Amino acid sequence: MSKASERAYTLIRARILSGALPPGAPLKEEELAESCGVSRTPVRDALRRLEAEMHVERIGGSRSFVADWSMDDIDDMFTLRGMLEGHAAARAARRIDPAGLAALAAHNQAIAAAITGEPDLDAFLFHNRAFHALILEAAGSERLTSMLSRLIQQPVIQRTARHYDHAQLMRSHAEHDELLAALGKRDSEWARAVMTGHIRRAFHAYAETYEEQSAARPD
Amino acid sequence: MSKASERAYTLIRARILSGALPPGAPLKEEELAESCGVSRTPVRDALRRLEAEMHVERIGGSRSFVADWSMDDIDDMFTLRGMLEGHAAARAARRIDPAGLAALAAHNQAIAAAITGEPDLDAFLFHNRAFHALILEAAGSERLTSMLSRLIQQPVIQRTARHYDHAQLMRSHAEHDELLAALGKRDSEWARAVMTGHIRRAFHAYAETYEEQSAARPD
DNA sequence: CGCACCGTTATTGTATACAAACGCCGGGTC
DNA sequence: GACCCGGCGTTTGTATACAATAACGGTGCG
Repeated sequence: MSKASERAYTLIRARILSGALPPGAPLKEEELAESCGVSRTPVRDALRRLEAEMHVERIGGSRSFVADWSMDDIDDMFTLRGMLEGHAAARAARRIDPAGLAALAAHNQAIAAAITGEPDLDAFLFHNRAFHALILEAAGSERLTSMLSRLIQQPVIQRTARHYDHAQLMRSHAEHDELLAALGKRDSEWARAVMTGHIRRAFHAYAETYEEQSAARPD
Repeated sequence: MSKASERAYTLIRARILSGALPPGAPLKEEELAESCGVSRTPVRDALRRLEAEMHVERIGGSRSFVADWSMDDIDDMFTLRGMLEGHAAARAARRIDPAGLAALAAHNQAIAAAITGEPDLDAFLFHNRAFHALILEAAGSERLTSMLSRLIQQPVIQRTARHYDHAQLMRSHAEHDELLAALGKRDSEWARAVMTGHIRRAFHAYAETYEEQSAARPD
C-alpha cells in the first residue's frame, strides 16, 4: 500500500499496541488524519484494515473504537490460535527443509542467549515472533497465515511475555526445542501436540498476569 | 454500512458469486462505480471488504482481480473449515439450549422435505446454510464466526451441492441427524467428529465434481 | 420533576477533482 | 534484431468539499 495509507496504518496500529490509544478509546477520523499528517481517506483505509485484524471495533456500522477484549475473548483467541498454530506446526513438519530447520534453530539459540543472565525481553520477543513466523511460512498456507494474523495480537503476547519470570522463559525456550525435535523427525502429530501445549501454557500465563493486574487495578 | 457502500458491496459480490465476473477478471474501480451507480469511494470500500473475505485478490498493493482458487487452496479451505466448524460443533454441544435444538431439527426436517421426490436444491441450500449458521451461533464465539465467514465461500458450497445426487443429499441429511443426536447428548467430541467428517465428505464430493468439470472444460 | 421532542453540532459517508504511479508502446541505438 | 529508455495513457491513491446521519443538550410540556 502506498505512502499515506501505510503511514496511517502503521502509526495508528503502533498507538493501539503501545497503549497510547487505550481499549475503548473512540477513533475520530479527522483527529487521526491530522495527527498522522494525512487526509481522512487513507485513515479510513487504515481503520478498515485494523478492523479486519480486530484491533478496531465498529458500532452501528460507523463509529470506531479501539477493541477491548474480555477474558472470554482472550480465551477464545488462545484456543483458536492453539488449534491453528498446531495445524501449522503439523503441516510444517511435513514440508520444512533443512535450511528452514537451521533458521529455526538459530532463532531459538538467540532466544537462549536473550534469557541467560539479565533477560533481554525485546530480543526474546523479536526471536520468538520470528520463530513462530517461520513455522507459519513453512506450513505454506496463505489462508492459514492470514487467519492467524487476526489472532496473534501483539499486545496480548507482549503483556504475557513481559511478565514471564526466568523459569517461564526457560520453559518457553525448551518447548521450542521440543518443537524443533518434532519437526526434525517430521512427526506432524508430535509437532501439533507440542505447539498446542505451548500456546495453552501461554494462555494460562496470561490469565494469571491478567488476574493480578485486575486485582491491583480494579477499575 | 450505509446505502452506497452496502449497495456496491452487494452488487459486486453477487456478480462474483454468479460468475458474471469470472475468476481472474480485473476489477476496475471506475467501471464498477459506474455500473453500480455510486462513486469510486464506496466501491473502494466494498473491494477492501471483499478482499478481507478473500473474494478479491490484489497484486502489488493496487490492482484488484476476482480471486481464483487452485485445488490446493480449496483443500486448504475445507481443512480449515472442518477444523473450525468441528470446534464450533463441540462448543455448541456444551451451550445449546432446547429451543436451539428444536430450531436445528426443524431445518433438518425441511431439508428432508426438500430432497424427497424431485429435489429442491434451493430449499436444500437455504436450510443447510441456516443449519450451519445456527450451530455457529450456538457456539457463541464472535471470533469463530468471523473467521468462518471468510472460509464459507458460497460459490464453492453451491457448486458442490448442485452436483449432489440423491444418495449424497440423503447422506448429508443423515449426518445432520447424527449431529443433532450428538448435540442432544451434549457430547462435544462426538459433535466435533461428526461435523469434521461432514465437511471432509463435502470436500471429496467437491473434488470429484471439480475433476469432472476440468476434464470436460480443459481451459 | 421527568420525559419527549426538536435544533444544533460533531462525525461519518459520498462525490469529485487532482496527483502520482504503473504499465505499455514506440522509437532509437548498440 | 534485440534491448533499453522515455513519453503517454490508464488506473489507483489522496485530498477536499459537501451531504447525511446520529449524538447531545436544551427547552417545553405533561
